[in-house]
Amino acid sequence: MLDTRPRRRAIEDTASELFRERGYAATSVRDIAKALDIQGASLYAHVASKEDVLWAIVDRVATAFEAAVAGAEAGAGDRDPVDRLRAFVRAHVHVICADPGASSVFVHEWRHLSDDRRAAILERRDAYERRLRGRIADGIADGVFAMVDPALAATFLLTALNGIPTWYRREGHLSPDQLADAWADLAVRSLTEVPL
Amino acid sequence: MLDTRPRRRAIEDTASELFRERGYAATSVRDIAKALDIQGASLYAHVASKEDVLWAIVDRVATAFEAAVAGAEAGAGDRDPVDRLRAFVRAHVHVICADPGASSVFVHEWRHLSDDRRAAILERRDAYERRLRGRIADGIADGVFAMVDPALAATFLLTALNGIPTWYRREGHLSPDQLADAWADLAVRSLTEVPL
DNA sequence: GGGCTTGCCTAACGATCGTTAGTTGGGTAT
DNA sequence: ATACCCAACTAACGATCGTTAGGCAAGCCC
Repeated sequence: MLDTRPRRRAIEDTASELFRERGYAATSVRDIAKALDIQGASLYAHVASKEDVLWAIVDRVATAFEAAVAGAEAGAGDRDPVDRLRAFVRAHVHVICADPGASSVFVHEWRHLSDDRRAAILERRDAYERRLRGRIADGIADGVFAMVDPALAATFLLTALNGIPTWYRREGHLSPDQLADAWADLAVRSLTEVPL
Repeated sequence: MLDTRPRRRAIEDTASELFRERGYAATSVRDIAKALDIQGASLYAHVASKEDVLWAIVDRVATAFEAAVAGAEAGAGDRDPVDRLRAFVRAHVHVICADPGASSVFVHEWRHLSDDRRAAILERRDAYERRLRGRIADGIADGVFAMVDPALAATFLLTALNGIPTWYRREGHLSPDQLADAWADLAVRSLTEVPL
């Protein structure tokens, strides 16, 4: 079967998988090229630099996260805080499952970006975290969530979410929907006070 | 003030911090040496190889985790499942907080170990995860935890725990005890069924 | 005081790194 | 048929990698 992806995208996908397995610094340009059955130098007909490939991956995943939760909030914005948090978590998990390799790179390899790009990504991550913090604060104000520090709880949930790409495999027996449901259940319960 | 640590341990501590910040592959032997104000080649009077330093760190942290939860289980073994899970989580968090740099290396850099060492570490991680799974299964059998898949729940908790060293800083305003309490609360609640 | 150990030094090794330059062959458009 | 472009090639660059070899000065043991 013939690969209809633009060459540039095939390079990014191959690089994602290698960056996830070995890390950005431990993956050479020649490694990426070899996986595509071409010479290392031939890559430079398609990309400006190794860091450019990293940036393309990180930027694409960041945009996917932003779009996914924006869509989730648009779809559940009028519902109660529990449903809105569930929608947030489910959207996040589905982005990860759609491309675990790229998501892993987004989570772990952004420190190898240039200063400007790293700063830009950190700012977008912060905005994302603030958004989640808002959903948690809503639930607390509403009385359905326990009195936790929203910042700490958001860190807990993001930590539990961001770790997924390090172990999730698409070939496994766990479907994206099952995983999204399970994580949403665990997330909501972790914030829900259990009465005595 | 004079550094009373054996030179070898000072090297490992410095390497831990650099490995955490930049990753193992992106940290050169000369980087480690420069942080200690000596020449790169001088390190080899104290260590056999770069990978040896990585192994020393990873092995030490693995042992610390094993010892900590063994101690926790010895201290709470006769209590109810909720207390035992709390003790497990708290012990884990305290090991991380005692040395976040080394813990981060343990979590993220083990793939750069040689084949034998990597296999050995993965086996110890598996045993650790099975232990946690047992605590969860106990609580389910006891009726205090919701009917979740123990394997999936253990993965959730370990994901939430293993992500801590990537953001926790000892200089921050969050004490190890506060963090351990918060994570134990969130962990227990995430497994506790909320009645309708 | 002679010998040993410790802790560092300088110099250099072969390998590999990211990247540039110049070229070639096959497909497409004119 | 001619001109062009695209995707790949080979060859090489300077830098940096982990590591080895050999030496030198200070402190301790007998």
